[in-house]
Amino acid sequence: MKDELNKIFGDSLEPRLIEEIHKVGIYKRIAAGTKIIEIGSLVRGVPLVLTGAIKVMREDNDGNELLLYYLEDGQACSMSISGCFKTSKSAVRAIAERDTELIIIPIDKIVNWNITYKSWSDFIFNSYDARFNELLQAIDNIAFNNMDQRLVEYLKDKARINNSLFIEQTHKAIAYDLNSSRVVISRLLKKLENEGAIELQRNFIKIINLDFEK
DNA sequence: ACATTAATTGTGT
DNA sequence: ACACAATTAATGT
Repeated sequence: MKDELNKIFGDSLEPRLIEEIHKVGIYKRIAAGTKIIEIGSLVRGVPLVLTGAIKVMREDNDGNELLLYYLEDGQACSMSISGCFKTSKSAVRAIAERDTELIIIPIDKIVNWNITYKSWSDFIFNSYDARFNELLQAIDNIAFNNMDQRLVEYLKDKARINNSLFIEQTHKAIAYDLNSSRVVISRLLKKLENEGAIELQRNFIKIINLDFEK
């Protein structure tokens, strides 16, 4: 456990702080597909991702979902950070994309450590910055890219996150993540298959080559 | 092994 | 976007 912390955060956090994280952090193991936090629910701490990946998404008034970004190992959720400083309700939903190990830092420590540990405030600031940039990327993607490009990005992300060229996902589920319709996704996927970029089978997609530039 | 059903995917309008 | 066809997987008999 402590070795794991050192391996993942050893470069960015000072030893004394790691010691303390080890002491007060609550270790959790979460199975893929499990909901971690719901929109509107109370933020009770800042989760640090040790291994695995978490999918963060937003929902509109009609219940349409939209994938924002993934949290990977060594990262912290900025939503929960802001939750500790200001409002305590989550504006996003988070679901474990893979089996995930994380450690939750209790809410009262966050602010304290900011004063006590330089490396902690750096870490928090960097996390915030990284998440912000990911959000900008997501916005660019939605605003300026067509659905076919968004789909390619989605497949690439998915492959990277899961470390596999095989994506187990129905067209319907993809459409949900991209806030599109199943038919559109099916057609675009078919087109990609015809272009030789992917291979389609029921319930999963095999990626051949998505790195073509148009 | 076969029939039935449900879910997923494909296609035309 | 909608409707329907085709295909595949799951389940019961």
